Amino acid sequence: MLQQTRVDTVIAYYERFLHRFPDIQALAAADQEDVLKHWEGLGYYRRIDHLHRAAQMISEDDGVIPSSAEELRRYPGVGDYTAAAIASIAFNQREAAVDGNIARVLSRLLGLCDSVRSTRGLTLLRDRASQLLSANRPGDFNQAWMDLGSAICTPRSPNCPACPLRPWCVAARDGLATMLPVRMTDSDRRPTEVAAVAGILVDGGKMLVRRRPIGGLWSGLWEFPTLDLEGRKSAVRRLRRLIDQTGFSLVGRVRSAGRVKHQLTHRSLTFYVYVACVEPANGLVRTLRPWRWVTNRGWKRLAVSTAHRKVFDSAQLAVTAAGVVRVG
DNA sequence: AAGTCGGGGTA
DNA sequence: TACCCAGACTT
Repeated sequence: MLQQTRVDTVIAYYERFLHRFPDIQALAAADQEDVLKHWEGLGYYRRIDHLHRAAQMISEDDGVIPSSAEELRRYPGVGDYTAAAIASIAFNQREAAVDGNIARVLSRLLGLCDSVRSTRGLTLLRDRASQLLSANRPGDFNQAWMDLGSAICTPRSPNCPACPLRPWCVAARDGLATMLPVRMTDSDRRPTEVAAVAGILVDGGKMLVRRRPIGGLWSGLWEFPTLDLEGRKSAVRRLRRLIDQTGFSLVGRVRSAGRVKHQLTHRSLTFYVYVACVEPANGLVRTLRPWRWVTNRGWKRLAVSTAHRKVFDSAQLAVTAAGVVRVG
């Protein structure tokens, strides 16, 4: 959970997750969608699939979590940092765990010219961190450096006067603390604008949703049928075509239900939301599977991206008007 | 080595 | 707005 995610954000998820899945066996035996629902809103949804698979691997083995970084590293979702963090903190192994905080602290301490995201820079930092690592308390040592990074040696305005490492810090000595670490050139790329139509199709009081494939954006989450869009003009026409092509016929007219903006790291998304009542036409319904019809309450039980939560919230009134069953 | 994957906090 | 968060995986 902590990979690229702030501690404060994680805590509530962590508590709920461990209450529902108290040990490896419970997680391994759990249904994929049940597990995913407990990750909803955290982002980077591949992580939970990795964790789930790792739990199943361990459970099918002897059920014991390995204590060495080398063994831990073999599990899906466990990279160099996570393997070292688990080994040092949980099993007191001498492994330096270099996260984003420690990379920043060390790059300033050493006056590192390489980017902390480059292979060279990271290798250099890991070597240094290994040399500095405490022999007796590697876990506490790793965590102390992370805390130093998050509390004092912060990205924007480091509090150098309060820093216990100041006497040894190259960046503080040369007044470069705010200039380091050096940034990668591609980090200032603007996100691309993407427009899409989200169609909420209603039949018999239920809405049509489909599940996204494992891998890629919003891995395994449910959403309303969505179409990419260049300009807004063709939105309704494209949605009608989708309805036809999937074997439904439109009942009444397509109703606009607002516009939703959502920011991702690499994309700025705009959803134009429409609600339409449909009914099965003659022949087989060829919808983009896997799909499902859900009531209002059923929708709330699915694991859904924050973006499509917003889509639904935007369409609440129109959805109710279309006769979607409202329970609770 | 570069691209992709979320959502939110912060200055 | 821009940056970054207790990174990992694919191409």
